[in-house]
Amino acid sequence: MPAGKKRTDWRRSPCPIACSLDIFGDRWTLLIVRDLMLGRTRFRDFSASPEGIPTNILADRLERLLQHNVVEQIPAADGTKRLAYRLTEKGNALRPVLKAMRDWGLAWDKSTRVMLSPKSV
Amino acid sequence: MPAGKKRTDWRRSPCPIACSLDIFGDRWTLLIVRDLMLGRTRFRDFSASPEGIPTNILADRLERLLQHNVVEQIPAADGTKRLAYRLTEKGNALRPVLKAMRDWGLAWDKSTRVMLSPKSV
DNA sequence: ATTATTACTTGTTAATTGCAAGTAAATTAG
DNA sequence: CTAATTTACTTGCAATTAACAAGTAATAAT
Repeated sequence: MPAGKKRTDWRRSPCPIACSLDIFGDRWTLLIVRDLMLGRTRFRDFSASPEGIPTNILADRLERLLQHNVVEQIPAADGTKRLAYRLTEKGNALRPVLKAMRDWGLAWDKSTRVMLSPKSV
Repeated sequence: MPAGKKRTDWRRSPCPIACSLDIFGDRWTLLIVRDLMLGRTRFRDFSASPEGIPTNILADRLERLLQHNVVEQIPAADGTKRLAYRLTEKGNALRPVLKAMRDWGLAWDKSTRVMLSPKSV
């Protein structure tokens, strides 16, 4: 199977948690969503995040998020012909998930800290 | 590196979300946590869940959850010498994360449905 | 026109996953 | 008590996925 073309037409169970995990159950996807919530919009922005996501994984995850209508492409804000990404309504609805995870991390891992900008996750 | 002994002494960033994902950022771990929240306590219970987690993955994830103090072992309730698992306070604190994920799944994937028991996630 | 940046893709190696089978200890059946 | 069964894993292995490095085509800047 070609890279980034993982099948999404099959589910392990009707459980909403299991189905959610089939979309973003990995170590990278929600970091991209986090970045989008922080106002980052472009490939290079996600690539520049401190966790250092490999570019092939980033491309793969963006494709998956597009296919699941969690993100969409828009013209870049700088007037160039390049594209940017933004969260759809479905993607924005992940905010409580990210918030709960952030709260849990902050509460139970004292070495973590928020390093967040305006739109606060 | 031996199975189940993934290094946990290093973090990608101080972000609480990234650190949370280093613990449960995969397709299976939160399903075990879900099962624990539903009152399931033993290896065979997790193994019997509809998603069908492979036993080697299950053993690996339980070990990881133990090391991160998300779950702990207790004597089995049936009086035998076998062990069971239960969530620690830290593990129980994941309830809002699971709830947010369940709500999101239910809201945006119409083919999902809750199939939950008493303690409702 | 030349150089640099962007947004990826490709190749290669390392690690992880999933399936099947195996195992040792504990429990149950006879 | 002995034998069969169940439990809670472990092991082997093929297949998938991840990580790192390098490459590339299309803009964009100088």
